[in-house]
Amino acid sequence: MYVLIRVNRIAKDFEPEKIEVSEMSEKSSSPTVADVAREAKVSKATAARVLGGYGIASDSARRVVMEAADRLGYQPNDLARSMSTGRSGLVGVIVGDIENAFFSQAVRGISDTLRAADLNLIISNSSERLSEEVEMVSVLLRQRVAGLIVAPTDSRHVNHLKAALVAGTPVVTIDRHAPELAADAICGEDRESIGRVLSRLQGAGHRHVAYVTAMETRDGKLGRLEDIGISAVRERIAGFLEHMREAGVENPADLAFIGATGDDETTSVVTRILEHSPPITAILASDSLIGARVFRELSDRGLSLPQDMSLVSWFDADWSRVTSPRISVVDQPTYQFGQKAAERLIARLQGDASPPKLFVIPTPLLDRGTIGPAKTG
Amino acid sequence: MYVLIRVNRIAKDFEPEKIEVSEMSEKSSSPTVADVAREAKVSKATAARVLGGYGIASDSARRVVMEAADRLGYQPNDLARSMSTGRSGLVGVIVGDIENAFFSQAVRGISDTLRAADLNLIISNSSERLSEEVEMVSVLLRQRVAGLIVAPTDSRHVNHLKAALVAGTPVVTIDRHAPELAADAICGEDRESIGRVLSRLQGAGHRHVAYVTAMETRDGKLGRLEDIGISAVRERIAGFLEHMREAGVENPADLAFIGATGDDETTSVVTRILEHSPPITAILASDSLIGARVFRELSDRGLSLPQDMSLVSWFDADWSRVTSPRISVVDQPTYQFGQKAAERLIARLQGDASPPKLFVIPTPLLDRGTIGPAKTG
DNA sequence: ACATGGTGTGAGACCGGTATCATTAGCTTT
DNA sequence: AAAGCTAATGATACCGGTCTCACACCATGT
Repeated sequence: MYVLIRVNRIAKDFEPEKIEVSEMSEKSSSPTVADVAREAKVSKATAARVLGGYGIASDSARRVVMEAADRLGYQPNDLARSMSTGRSGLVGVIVGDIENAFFSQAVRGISDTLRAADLNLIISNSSERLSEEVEMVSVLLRQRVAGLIVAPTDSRHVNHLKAALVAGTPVVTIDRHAPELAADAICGEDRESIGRVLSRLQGAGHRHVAYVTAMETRDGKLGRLEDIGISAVRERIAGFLEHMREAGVENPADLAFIGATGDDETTSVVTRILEHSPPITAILASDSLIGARVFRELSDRGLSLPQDMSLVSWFDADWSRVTSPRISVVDQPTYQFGQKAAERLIARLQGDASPPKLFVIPTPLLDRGTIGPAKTG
Repeated sequence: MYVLIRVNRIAKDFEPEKIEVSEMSEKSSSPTVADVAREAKVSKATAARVLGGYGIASDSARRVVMEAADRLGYQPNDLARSMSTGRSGLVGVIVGDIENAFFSQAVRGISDTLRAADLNLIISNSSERLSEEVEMVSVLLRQRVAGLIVAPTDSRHVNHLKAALVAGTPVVTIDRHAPELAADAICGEDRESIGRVLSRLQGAGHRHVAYVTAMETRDGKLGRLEDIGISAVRERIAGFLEHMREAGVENPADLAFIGATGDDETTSVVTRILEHSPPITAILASDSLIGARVFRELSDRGLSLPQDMSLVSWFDADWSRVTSPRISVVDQPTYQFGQKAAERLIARLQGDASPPKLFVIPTPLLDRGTIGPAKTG
C-alpha cells in the first residue's frame, strides 16, 4: 500500500488506485454484527440481539441471522464487548517466577478454577522485584482486568494494589499476606509449620538447627524482622527465632542463614553451616530450589542423610521423592492455594462484599526419611 | 434520567432520585481523555495527542494536559486503544500443561522475550485435548490477540490454527510441527536425539532397548505412525523404530511402550518391561514425568542403575540431578524454545513475511551416570 | 500585498459491540 | 371499533480511545 502512495506522488497513473481498492477489500478483517445484519437483511440491533444472546428475537429472525452469521464466518469481538459492557473476562496473575513449580502449580489451580467460570488469565512474572510488580499491576489495570491475583513481593509496599482496590478491581494475595491491604489472602501455615518441624527435630535430639532462605539484605545479615518484605519469609523466620529461643538456644539469629539466592550462594551457605560451631545437625530449606541445592551439596561432600545430617525442605517437589532416602518436606499444596485464590476472586466478582479474610491452607510435615537422631559429638 | 421514569411509575417520592444520582456519581469509573481535556480546557483531540503520545502538541498544551491528567489520576484504557487501533498487546499461549516444568520453562522464555517487546501473554492449558485447544484458540481470537504460540495437540487437526492465520493472526508452534500449517515452528532434534541415544547405548552393548511414552491409543497398541497426533512423539517413535530395525532388532514395535499417561500406568509399563523376553537392558523415558516414575519404580524394586538397567530421560528436570547416580538426559532447553518462539512471533508482528520456517534447537545427550554396559544374561 | 508553507488545534467520524427508547404489528379486551 | 397490551424490530447513543481532516495562525518569500 505504501508503495502505491509513492507511485501516486511520482506520477498521475490511475492504476494504483484500483489496486488500493482491491487491497482494502482484501484486508477487510472479520465481519461485524453490522455485516451480518446487512447480509440477513435485518437491523443491526436485531442481529446484535441474536448474536449476543440478549433481549428477545423471533425464531425467524434468529434463524436468518444465524445463517447469515455462519455464511460470513462471524466471530464476536470480545474487546468491543468488554468495552461497551465494562466487564472484561480476564484476570491478571502476578507471581514471582512461573518457572518455579511452587508457582506453576498454583497457576494451574488458578487456571482450572477460572476456566470453569469462563475467565481467562494473563500471567506476569515479577521476578520478585517490587518495581516490576508495580509496573505489571499498572499494565494489567490498563487492560481493565476483572481482578488480580498477586504474590506480593513486599508486604509493606502495596499502594499499587490498594489503588487497584479503590478503583474497584478485586485483589487476592497468594502465599503472602499484607495486613495493610484490605484483600483476601491465601497462605500456608508458615509460623505453625516451622514450629511443627522444630518440635519434631528437637524430639529427635536436635538443638542446633539451621534455617536457609533466599532473602537478600544489604549487609548480608539478618536485620529487623519488620524489614523483611515477603510475609511468608518473615513469618517463618519469626517462628524459627521464637521457637529456638524457647528451646533455650542462645543466638538463634546466627542459625538463620539468608542470601541463598542462587546455586553458588547456596553452596557457600552450606559450607558455612558445615563449619559452624557448635555443630549444626539439621538443615531446613525454605523452598524446593534451595532444598535441592543443599541436598546435592551434602551428597557431593559424601554426607549421608539422615545419619550425618537431617534435612527438611518446604514444598513437595518432584525431586524430593526420587532421592534415597526420600526427603522430609513441609507439603505446600499450591494447586489448592491457587484454587482457593481463584474461588475468592470469583466470589468478589460476583459481588461478595464481606470483610476480607485470611485463608490458611494446612501445610503438614511429610516425614519421609531425612529426619534422623541428632548426630552427637 | 431513567430514574425519574421509574420513580414516576412507582410513586411521587423524590428521595430515590437522589440516592440513584449519588450512586451514579459514585460508580464514576476512572477518568477518560474527555475528562482530562475538560479539566485542562483543551479539546479532546489535543488531550488525546498528548496522552497517547502521537501527533504534535505545543509544550504549553503538553504541560497543561499532563497536569490535568495527574490531578485526575488518569489511567489510559488499553481496551479502548486496542479497539480503535486494531492492535492488541496480548499474545495467546496454549500449552499442554503449565504445571509441567517442560512447559513452564518455555513459558518463562516466552514471557521474558515478549516483555521486552511490550507484549503481555494470556496463558491457556489444553490438557493435551484437541477439543479444549480448539475452544481456547477461539476464545483467544475473540480477545483479538496479536498472535498465538501453541504446542498443538494434534498435528493433523490444525484447521483452527489455519483459520487464525488466514484471519491475519500470526501463529508459531512450539515443541511440535504441523507441516500442513504455514507457520513457524520451534522444535527439538526429536529424530536425531533418539538416534544419538541409541547409538550410544548400542555402543555399550545394548540391543533390547525400551522406549516409554505417554501416548494413548484406542486399543493400547502402537498403530500406524501417521495416526500419532503429537509430532514430537511421532518423530521420536519413527526414529526409534528405524534405528532399531537398522540395528537388526526384529520387532522394534514391541519395544515401544505407550500409554504411560499417569503414575499407575507407568508402573504397569515398568512391570511389563521387566518381564519382557528377551530381557530389556535399557529404558528411554520420553519426558521427565515418566522418567521420574520409572526411576522410582526401578529403585523400589531394588534395581541399581546403571548396573541392572540403563536409563535415559528426555528433559533435564530438577530431579534428574539429585539422584545417585545422576540421570543421563536428552537436554531440551525449553526456555530457549520459548525465547525463539517469541522472537519469531515478534518478527511476524513486525511484518516479516518470509516463508514459514522450522527452527530446530539442539537437544544434546547429557550422559551423566545411568548409561552402563548392557547386563548380559 | 499576496501566495506559500508549516505548526498547532478542534470537530467529529470511527472501531464493534451493548443498551435504551420509540415504533410498529398483532392480538386481546370491553 | 376503539383502547390496551405485548412481542418484535429499528434507530441511535454510548463505551474510550485513535485518527483524519479542516482551519486558524504566524512566519517566509517575492
